[in-house]
Amino acid sequence: MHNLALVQRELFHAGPMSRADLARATGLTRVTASGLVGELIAREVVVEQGPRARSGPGKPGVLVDLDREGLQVISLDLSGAEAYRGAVMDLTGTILARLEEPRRGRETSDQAQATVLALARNLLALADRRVLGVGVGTPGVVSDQGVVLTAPNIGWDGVPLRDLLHRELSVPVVVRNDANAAALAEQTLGGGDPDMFLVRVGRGVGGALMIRGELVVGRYNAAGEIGHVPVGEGGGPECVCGKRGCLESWISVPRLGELVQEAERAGRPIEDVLSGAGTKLGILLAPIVGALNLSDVVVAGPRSLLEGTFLDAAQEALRSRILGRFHTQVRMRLPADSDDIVLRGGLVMVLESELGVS
Amino acid sequence: MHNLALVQRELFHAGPMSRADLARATGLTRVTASGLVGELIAREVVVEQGPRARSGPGKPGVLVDLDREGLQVISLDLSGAEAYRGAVMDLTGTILARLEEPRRGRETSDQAQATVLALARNLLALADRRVLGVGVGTPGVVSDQGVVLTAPNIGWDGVPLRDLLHRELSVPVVVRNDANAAALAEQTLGGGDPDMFLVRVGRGVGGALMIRGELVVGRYNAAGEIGHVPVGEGGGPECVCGKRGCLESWISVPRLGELVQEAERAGRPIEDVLSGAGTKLGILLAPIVGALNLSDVVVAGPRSLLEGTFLDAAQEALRSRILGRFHTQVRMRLPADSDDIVLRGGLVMVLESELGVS
DNA sequence: CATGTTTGTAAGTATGACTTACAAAGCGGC
DNA sequence: GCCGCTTTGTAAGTCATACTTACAAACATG
Repeated sequence: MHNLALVQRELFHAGPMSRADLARATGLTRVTASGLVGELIAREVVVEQGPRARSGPGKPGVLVDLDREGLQVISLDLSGAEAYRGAVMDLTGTILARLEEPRRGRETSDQAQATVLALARNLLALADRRVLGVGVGTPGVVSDQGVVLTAPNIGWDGVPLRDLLHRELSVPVVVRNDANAAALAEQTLGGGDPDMFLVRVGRGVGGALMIRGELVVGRYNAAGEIGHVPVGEGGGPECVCGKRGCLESWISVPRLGELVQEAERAGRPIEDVLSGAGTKLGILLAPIVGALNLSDVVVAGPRSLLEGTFLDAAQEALRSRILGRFHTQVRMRLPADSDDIVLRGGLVMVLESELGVS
Repeated sequence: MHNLALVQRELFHAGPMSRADLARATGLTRVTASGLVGELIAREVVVEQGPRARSGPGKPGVLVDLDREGLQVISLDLSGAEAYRGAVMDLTGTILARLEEPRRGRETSDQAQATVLALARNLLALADRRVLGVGVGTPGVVSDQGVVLTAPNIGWDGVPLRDLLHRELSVPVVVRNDANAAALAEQTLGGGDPDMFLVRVGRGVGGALMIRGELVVGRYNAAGEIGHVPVGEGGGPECVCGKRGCLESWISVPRLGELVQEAERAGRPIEDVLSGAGTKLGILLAPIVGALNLSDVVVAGPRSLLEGTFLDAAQEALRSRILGRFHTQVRMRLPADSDDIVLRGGLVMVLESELGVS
């Protein structure tokens, strides 16, 4: 069981190879690897791709690989302000179909659940291959049982979303916080460092932390929630949460929009605004990056706002606070591929839970 | 192999029990548990303690337990300013013998190594039972291979301490940073939360982080090193590292001593000083505790300085910055047992590496 | 075309845990 | 005091998984 996952993981990351290659890569014997591949072929997860182009001496091997185009995954991103979005994807990450369900203002919790369920159902109907599972990235705090403990934006409070969808759809379902989904996507598909912090800048500000390739969930499933931690010693604009100077009150997209508009009206350079906001992010991140000795910080959000001035200022503020006697280096960057990062995270979630790929 | 460690872990934490109890506690069958116990008895790690006082119906079981007093561990604490300290301990954590080697001012790296080796040798000679291994807590940054990458206080730079001691002493050796050792002690012997941050306030300020019961080491083995992260937006006293307002420049023991003396001379209340310093710590910890969603923060250091005002102020500053929409609670506290916390950490390190106990 | 290399699988072995079965040792009710 | 019931610890056999050994098939090279 454990070694089946090992083989799947190796295939996922290294691509098509022969059974003998697989044995060398995993450290198993050729016999064992061959047996495991047989089992996976029987499960219709792995397929043979014909003989390898002959290269050296010896019998050419038969390439095997995950059935990347013969298996599909449904992915949902519930973090959008205007709509719930979803897609049918194959294991390559290619989006084969998209659907959206607009969010009606002032939906009840039950209405939102029904809308999400309908979206998932419609996507499932669009899938034309075997569906491995459904991966959902939602705003809010999610338990490891897939219960949305609290999601103010959607009006959810203790909604057992995973069990609900699983009961209605009869396929495996994984539910996680949207920032966690994004971090998984960046880690597994984007080649992030095994130790990584990802900041998601949107209507709100959230984050996700990966250590040694695994998500950190925290004591109350709220790890990564840095939006409402005040920057520095205090002071600053009042935040919706009642405190002053929370990170979110400095760098959320709506807030940055306001500040940019103000600057434009007053004829001041926009760079000053973006640079100031980036600095706030760097200040807040410094203790985290220092305490965890991180080397990779990803900032996911609107590229037009974040790329350049904002990110440079954040990185400068962070580095100047971290640099010290330890040969520590840290880079701040945008995601390798920021399009549909939460949807791709949903794919990774299913791969992780169904195939043990991570 | 894996289940042997499982049995040892269960015995360590739950104490003497019968083979049948062990089976129920571990989820293994009685047959398997019995076989594993037999193996451990053959290895002279576990001993029978005679029949249990008859309680209910049925044949009374025979109690088995780790041979807590028949196995010993050597522990070294190299973090002292005036001396290297060491002890012979049994598995209960009882200190059976102590030794110290004074630090001569301006030792060379080689001299320090020789002193530490001699200390370990002398302790080993004092042990009168089988020695499981040597656990060393040292200041500085330590690789997972037991190489002290950099320890300015001792003048070490890339010293392969583990291999050195292992070669000379012929017993298993584990080397870790002193704060990490303290965190392991608190976690395993003091009943800390599986997610925990420990701050060590001494001549310098260090820290250690445990997530899901495991130490976080970070990308460059420097996780926990928060002493030289500036508090807040900057400003404050100049630090030895060249930056301004580093945590260490606010709350190190020497610095607190200075501040207290100043206050006494000026006739100001000492509480103000301690409260201000505690607040700095709370401010720095807020992003860390928020991002990791921690619920347990331990502050290890001189009780007379930290207990009361300092800790209360730190906790107040931390809580006021963290509190939010998530049902998150966090407590700051002193260690359950602050005496010899690094030495007890050395014991845990050996237990972890030799018996898989954690 | 003989030789050496590499692949994939068949057959047997070793390990570790599981299920089933049973003797030994206690308690309680009669 | 004895019979039935419960619990403990172990013996014997089964099952799953990976390993070692051995071999036929397919290819490159001289």
